[in-house]
Amino acid sequence: MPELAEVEYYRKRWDCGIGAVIHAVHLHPAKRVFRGTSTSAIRKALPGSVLLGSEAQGKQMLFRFSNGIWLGLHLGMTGELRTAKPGLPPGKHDHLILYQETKALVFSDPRQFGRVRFHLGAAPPRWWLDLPVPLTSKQFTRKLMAAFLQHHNKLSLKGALLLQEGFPGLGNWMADEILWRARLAPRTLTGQLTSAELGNLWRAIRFVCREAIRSLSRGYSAFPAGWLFHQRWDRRGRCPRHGRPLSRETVGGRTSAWCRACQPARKQ
DNA sequence: TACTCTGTTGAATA
DNA sequence: TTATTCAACAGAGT
Repeated sequence: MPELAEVEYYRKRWDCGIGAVIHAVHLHPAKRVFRGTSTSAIRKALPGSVLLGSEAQGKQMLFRFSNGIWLGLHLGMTGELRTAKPGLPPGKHDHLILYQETKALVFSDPRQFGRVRFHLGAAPPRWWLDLPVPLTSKQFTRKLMAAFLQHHNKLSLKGALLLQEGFPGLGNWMADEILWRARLAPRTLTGQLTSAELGNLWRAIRFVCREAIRSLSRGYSAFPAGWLFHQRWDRRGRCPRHGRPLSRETVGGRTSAWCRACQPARKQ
């Protein structure tokens, strides 16, 4: 379920491989996760290099290796990173495995909506440098958010929150959590928001992003009680505030869960 | 068995 | 130009 917080969670799983040499690489060139990427370049470059570190930004991850090698990873909908024993035989959906002396770094993704990118150079790849401002950074101001929403003022709020160029890292459940916390209905048009509502939305984004990352860093069980998160997967889920059954409908192309009492629809 | 649903995103279409 | 729809894919659920 890789949204911003989970991406960070998975990224750290390869931390234990930092400082060690990659001595072999496993991959299948035909797999969709390598679309647009030269697998022969990966095969040629990586063996002999050392994993130096990694970063996550939104749903994107970038792994840095010695010899000016960079690997960009996106988890799509079902991707995950893990480590395994050094002799691990590749499983059906293990698309990329980096073998080290004492462990194997594994990228797997059954549905292959994820992606692997390769870059060679002293500086990070262009696409990484051009990523939008992170939601947890100082640069993500209320003003910046309001300007983005104004640019898409015909879109539902739910649809807008899913646009990665404005809200990098948000996915379906985080968007629902944010709207519930800000007491805004998913179908509200972005152009209709009052200044106070914009403030609530901005604060909810900051809060949900920070808290999700913080609690996930301690494992999935640490997710805070009282979040919509715990209810939204269940068809009979209820609003954590007062126990009303949640509404579930497609908004902005995605299944959305919200409470009609706390998040009333706008009068037209 | 057959059909529906799913945490993403980018290409095609309106 | 921007918003919506659909396909890419695989597995789980009904």
